Amino acid sequence: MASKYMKIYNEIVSEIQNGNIEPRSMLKSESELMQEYSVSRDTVRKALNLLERDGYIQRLQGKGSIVLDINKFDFPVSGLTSFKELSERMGGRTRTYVKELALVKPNDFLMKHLNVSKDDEVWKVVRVREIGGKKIILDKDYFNRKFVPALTREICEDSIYEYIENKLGLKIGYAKKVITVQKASEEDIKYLDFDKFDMIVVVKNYVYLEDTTLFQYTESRHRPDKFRFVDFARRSR
Amino acid sequence: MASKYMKIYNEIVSEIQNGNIEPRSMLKSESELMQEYSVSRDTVRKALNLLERDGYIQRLQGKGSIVLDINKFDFPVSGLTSFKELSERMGGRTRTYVKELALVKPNDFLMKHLNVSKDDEVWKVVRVREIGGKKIILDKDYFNRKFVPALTREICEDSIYEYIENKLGLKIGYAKKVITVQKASEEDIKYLDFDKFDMIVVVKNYVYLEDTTLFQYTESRHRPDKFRFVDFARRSR
DNA sequence: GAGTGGTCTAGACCACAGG
DNA sequence: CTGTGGTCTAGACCACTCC
Repeated sequence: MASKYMKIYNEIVSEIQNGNIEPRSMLKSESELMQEYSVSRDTVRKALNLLERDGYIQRLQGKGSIVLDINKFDFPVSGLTSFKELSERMGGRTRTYVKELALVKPNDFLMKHLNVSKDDEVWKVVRVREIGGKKIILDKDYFNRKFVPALTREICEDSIYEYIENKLGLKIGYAKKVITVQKASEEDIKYLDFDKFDMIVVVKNYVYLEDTTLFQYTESRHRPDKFRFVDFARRSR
Repeated sequence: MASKYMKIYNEIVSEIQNGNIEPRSMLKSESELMQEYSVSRDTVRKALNLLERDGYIQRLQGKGSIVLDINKFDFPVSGLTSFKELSERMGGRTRTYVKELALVKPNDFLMKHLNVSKDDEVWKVVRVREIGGKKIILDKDYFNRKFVPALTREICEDSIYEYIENKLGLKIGYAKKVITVQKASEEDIKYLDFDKFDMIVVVKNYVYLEDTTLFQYTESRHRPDKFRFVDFARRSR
């Protein structure tokens, strides 16, 4: 988990993020990095591949690697970053209100989206996220109780992800997000500061463990004027 | 460009897409693939890494690689896929109307988003996309004339990307998308079949060449009820 | 123990950029 | 020509899963 190439990756990422490495400048060459970290070329290249995949650098044959100039608040783009990590990056001014926390029997909706049977029990968590004094996001989370035996209000107010990954030791593998725009529901209007909008941005999030079992379904409902999603894409060659 | 590992990658992708490889089944092991393609283990692993990155498989230490069960219409998710590629995947029933095609002097908006100076010239292309008989997307493209000397209506009705990559030989490196929701403009209402909506989903797309120069700025404006964006994300460990 | 994937190494040859 | 990154190889050792 702390492999050599991940150390190199992490060091370079933080150097880029805190400005020690200038955007648009040339990164050290592979051979320089080999010496600096006393590793083989392949190990350096593994780190550089990750940096390229994540949009930190662009590699140019015959030249070297350019550090890309990316708005640091847009990073990590389109990742699995949780609201807590996000709000820390935004410099606080965020609050979470737990509106609902209960074990429920799955209805058709849940059986379809969370892939559970009638006999399972499901945690339902409804939370309102406040940013800059405005209630802007309504998060509805569903977990299969098989994986998360206990949940408390305190955990939900802090970070469910942290609890799941660090305390329960579950390993998140990947997630699929689907973004759509819908008519706002009565629940949206009841819980959020809504002013004049009648539509809502819905981010459906299917989270899978490393063994590919579907583990969580979340609907994150955003006030449209405050919604912003950044994606970084590479041409796969 | 046709490296061994890309061949392996492409073959496995198409086998997954056309159903020759069952979702949720085990992929061949690395050593089997080494023999099948007569390559070294590293070459196999390069292909498998790409497959994992793109969400086709999940690799499990000590077990093997599972083929993920993904809706084939959601793929490639969050890529650089052009409207033409997309419409081919949707099975036709799409049309493109070129509403505007002109060389313009950059205004402040363009100088900011396309990173050009007052003396450059910029191609402006406005196109309406029709799907299933409804005009749903308004695409506004801007290219620096330095890179694209000539453009015709025919090219715009077909695929600008194809022209750029195949005819001009420019190499797209990466792109950054920003998705927001705004009040619909008069232009949106004029060009699109709008019914009852007053908001529009705006996808800003910044396209960069391999040498990291910003080359194109596009605003893709979608009718909210028809908008859908899928993203696949991995926990970077 | 046998088989799987994960990391790391050392060396080779190629393609490309720039003086 | 030198230095850069891109591909490919062969071999080693480790961690994990399953029987």
